[in-house]
Amino acid sequence: MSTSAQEGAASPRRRPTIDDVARLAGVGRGTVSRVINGGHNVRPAVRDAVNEAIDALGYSVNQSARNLARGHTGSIAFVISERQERLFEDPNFGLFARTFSRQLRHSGRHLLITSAGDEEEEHFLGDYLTVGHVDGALLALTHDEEPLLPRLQASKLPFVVLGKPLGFEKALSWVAIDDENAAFTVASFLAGKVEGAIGTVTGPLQTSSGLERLDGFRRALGDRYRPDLVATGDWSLHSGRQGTEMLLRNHPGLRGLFIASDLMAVGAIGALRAAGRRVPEDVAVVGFDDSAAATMAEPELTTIRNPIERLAIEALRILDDQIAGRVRSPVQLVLGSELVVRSSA
Amino acid sequence: MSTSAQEGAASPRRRPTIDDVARLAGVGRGTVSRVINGGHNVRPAVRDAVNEAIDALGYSVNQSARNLARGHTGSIAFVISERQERLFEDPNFGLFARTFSRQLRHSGRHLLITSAGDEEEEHFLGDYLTVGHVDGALLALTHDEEPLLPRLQASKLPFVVLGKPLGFEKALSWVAIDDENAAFTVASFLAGKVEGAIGTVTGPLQTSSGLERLDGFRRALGDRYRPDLVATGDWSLHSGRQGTEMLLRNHPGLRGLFIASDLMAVGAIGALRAAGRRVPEDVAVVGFDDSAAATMAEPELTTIRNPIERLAIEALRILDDQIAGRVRSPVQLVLGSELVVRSSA
DNA sequence: ATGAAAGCGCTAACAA
DNA sequence: TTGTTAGCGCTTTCAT
Repeated sequence: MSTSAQEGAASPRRRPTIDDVARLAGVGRGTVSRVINGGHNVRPAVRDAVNEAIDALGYSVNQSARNLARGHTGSIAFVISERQERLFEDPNFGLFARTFSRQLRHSGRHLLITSAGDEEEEHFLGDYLTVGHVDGALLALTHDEEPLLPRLQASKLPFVVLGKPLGFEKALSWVAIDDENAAFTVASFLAGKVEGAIGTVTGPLQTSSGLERLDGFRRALGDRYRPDLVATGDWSLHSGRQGTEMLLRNHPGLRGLFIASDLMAVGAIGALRAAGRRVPEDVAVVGFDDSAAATMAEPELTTIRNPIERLAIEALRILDDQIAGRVRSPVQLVLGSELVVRSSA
Repeated sequence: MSTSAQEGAASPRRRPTIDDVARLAGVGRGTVSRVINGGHNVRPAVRDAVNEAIDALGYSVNQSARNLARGHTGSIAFVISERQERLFEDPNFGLFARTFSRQLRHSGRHLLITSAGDEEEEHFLGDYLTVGHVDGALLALTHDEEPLLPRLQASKLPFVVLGKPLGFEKALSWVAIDDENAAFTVASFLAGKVEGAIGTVTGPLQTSSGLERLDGFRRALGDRYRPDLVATGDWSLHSGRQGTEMLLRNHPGLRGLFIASDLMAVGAIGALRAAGRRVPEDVAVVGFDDSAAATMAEPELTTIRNPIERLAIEALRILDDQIAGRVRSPVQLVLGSELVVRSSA
């Protein structure tokens, strides 16, 4: 390989270029380009010669040069704007990431996962995205205050938001589940199961999901809804435990619990058990998400299953429409979820 | 399609280039370049004029062009070669990612997280990495069979492995904790606490960590070590539960348990409780990792805390040495861990 | 089917 | 301090 030094052709330890290949194969530069891009309209014999030269030189394309010439990069960013700790905690992120990767691979593109832990990082990330590193972005946002959104909106980078972006519902493209309806469904199921008081531990109330799941719960309970049986959580297992402890303190006679996420539900069950309550005999519990936690819990959780993969696929489709310029105006899509009945309620 | 001809200044809908800025500001192209790269050696007045033109045009640099001209990209990849599900499960990944991001930001560089779920994706990822998208890579590997390693080794991409790469210990640069010693420490602590039989649920035995933690356990127990009190796990909560159930079936009189990860320890405690054992009164339990699970468990886990952040920082330092060409030969680094005593043992 | 040549937008060396 | 110029390595017409 590096023997090439001596030869009249290549230079010391420089990465071989398309010209080196062309020279070695005795063809023009354009022909090499054709070969590495599918090999169409190239005589088989010539193609083989070129490929030989490529192997001999250990040539691989310079992506920067290709990007520059083509005007795009073939990479899509999956942006997780998550405050610190919880970066890798949300079970849906993994599924989103996997689905995106798989879909993109079909078209020879790559997924880049990026995250922003704080304001400064978010700004830095904005630079990255708007400067042409990627052709488009998929955004998973988790807090309301989103400096990234206006920033990206001002840039011309195509992007789609995962989840309803509060305050930007009309202006941006996004895909989301119908949180309100799903919560209504599972809470109704719970209300039909138990007679007594039913409480809830919500998600963060500054998020669209947190808010709407509470709305759905309230609608399902109707006049059985009691504001004093609402505890606010933050999706974490810990907050599920704490919220439940509080509820239990205030209302020892509690009979049912709608917990806005499975992870929090695991915490809730822990609190229930510590307080000597049996699930579901004394207190019935339902969760939300059908994440891995749902089947690891004891008893297994009755919960809501979301169409994450379909959401991912649709988001990508919308993004590609934007990238290709097929659509100019924002597109929104809401998908329904399904009830999964197990043994916790 | 350079319709740019018409207007004296800007053109229809093309992204403005450095030339547009130069023209509008009435300076040379080089001056604009200087301004956007720190503004050194440029008269303040001129700098302001250029910045004004930049704002007026909404100019931002074309990263591909810059990469091509500079010969590097300013991006580092964090490669998580994780088989499917567990992608976002390992609590350390988040901390690694955050630490890398933060460190890189100090030097104006970006972290790209990429993952490979299966063989095909791993190959595809190899393309990505070796083709000049990034200046270097940090690899978190989780299985032994690693086609990526030889592939990257053959390319000239600088990279550092997180964790000891079995079979490549001498050939590659890597950083890792001293699993054997750490396991010895915590298992010794456990052995000093309880009198009776002590068992273990290990990690996967094809991984260096799984293996060495078992070695450390064995060394700590000495002749109290019993091969029939060893269950093999796979780091998952579920496997911790299963392994413990098995151990309990075979040896109801079990008094202590060394569980090779906190997450598995949570499963183990669940199994113990289901079997009517109290922790630590009946069975003392120690974990490993000091992850979030350690303090969420009831009782809180006595465990081992690993210097993840230092590991990350050192890995990056080694990588940068390689990128800069300051070192040519592989570098290895092993860091010690510390015992954290809580209430599970 | 193939070679030649014109960019893609930027950096950096070189003059001035 | 500043403008000019020569690449960076590839894709893509445009002839042939």
